[in-house]
Amino acid sequence: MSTPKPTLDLDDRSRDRSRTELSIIAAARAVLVEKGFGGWGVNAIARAAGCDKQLIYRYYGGLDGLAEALGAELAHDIEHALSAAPIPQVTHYGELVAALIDAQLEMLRNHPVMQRIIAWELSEANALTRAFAEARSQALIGWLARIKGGFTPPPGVDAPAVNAVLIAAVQQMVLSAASIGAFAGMPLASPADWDRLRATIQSLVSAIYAAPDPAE
Amino acid sequence: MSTPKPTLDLDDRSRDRSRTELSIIAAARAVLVEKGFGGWGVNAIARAAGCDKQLIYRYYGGLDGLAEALGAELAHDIEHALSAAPIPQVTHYGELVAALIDAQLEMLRNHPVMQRIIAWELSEANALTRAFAEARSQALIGWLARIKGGFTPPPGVDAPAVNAVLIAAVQQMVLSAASIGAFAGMPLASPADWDRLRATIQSLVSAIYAAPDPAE
DNA sequence: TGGATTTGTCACCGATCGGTGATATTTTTC
DNA sequence: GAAAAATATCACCGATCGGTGACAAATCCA
Repeated sequence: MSTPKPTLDLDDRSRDRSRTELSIIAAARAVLVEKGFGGWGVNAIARAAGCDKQLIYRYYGGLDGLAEALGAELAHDIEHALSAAPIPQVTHYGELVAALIDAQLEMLRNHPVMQRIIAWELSEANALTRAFAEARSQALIGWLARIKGGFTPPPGVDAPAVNAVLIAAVQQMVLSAASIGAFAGMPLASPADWDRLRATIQSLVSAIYAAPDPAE
Repeated sequence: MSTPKPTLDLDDRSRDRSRTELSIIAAARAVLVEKGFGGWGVNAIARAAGCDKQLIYRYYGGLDGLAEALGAELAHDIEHALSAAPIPQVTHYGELVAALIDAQLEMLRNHPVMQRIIAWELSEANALTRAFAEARSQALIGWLARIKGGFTPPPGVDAPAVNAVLIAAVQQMVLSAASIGAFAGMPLASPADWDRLRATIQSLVSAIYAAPDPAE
């Protein structure tokens, strides 16, 4: 009768909401990296966080709210990673663009969560991916606004379009490297492979932003 | 007792295996386009094909076999679409590359199934995506081998890497256009947007493949 | 005609999913 | 101390998933 209910309180750690929230966010990142966005759900995240999925609903209002919180963190990640990148002394617009694209390449290569999110954005458009896209776009815009060193692109060149094309190439290359390890017969695994890609982008930037005819 | 079982044979069409196989393949394409690869499963495909999912297992051996069959069809699609593209008279290597990249852009823009499959490849690597990637790679290689018009790239340029970068940019742009409608602030919706992208790629190709110094 | 084969349908299984209400346990507040 | 609030866990729901065995019906073949 007086059975004291053998509730095993061995693992009973202190109850700390902020601690749990941190573990949930960390689990959200881990699940996204390891299982991809197809496996990004309340069950898997709660399992990885070691707590009940109910807490995800209580603290974040469900997957959408969790995505929003994660998106805010990622925006911070981007700013941190990009601001830590060394922007060398540049003497003209082309060198600035080359440095920026290089920073993007390195940031994306070292950020598997971002890779997963970009792949997610390319696959489906819903409330979650829109939240991510918004955070990512804002971080990029803020970073770009903070950079511009007073250089102007040479006339006759659609610089925004050129830069977008080069960034797109970088993005696609990093994503292909992560999933396939190559792109269009170009291997993307060893450091030498990445050096080759960097050199190629560098040569494209130099070619397009070089003064087409110095005597003109 | 002699109830003749009111089995409603109103919709009872003729039984034709090849017809059913065609409808299954068509449903596989439709489901992939409309629901994305996350919803690409036996239940959804059978529902779209108007038959029982058991037939998918019987005729194709499951999702893997169906993916293989679809991959073979897609390889044929690629060859057909690319061979139908007009390759204009070119006088040097750069023009050839520009024409090839343009053909790739148009092919991918008009092929939503291919867009979904590329996004799939970028998201996860499994038996299905590997079958698709194999078929796609083979079709591309065969097409490229059938093109080469005797031109050689100018020395000092890593042509395979440059071409890979440009193709990667095209691929990323088309995928972003399909899901977001823009990339890095560059809209990708109206025909004028696509003309702008084409012109940008054209200028990049011209800049990188132009003889750097004709007097040298 | 009648049996064998092919073609198609149905019912069911276990697993997992997102989501929710009820309840237990700890911490705070008075 | 006891009441109140916050934190965490559990059990359960309906829906969907991939997959399979049993069965109905049409077609083929002798």
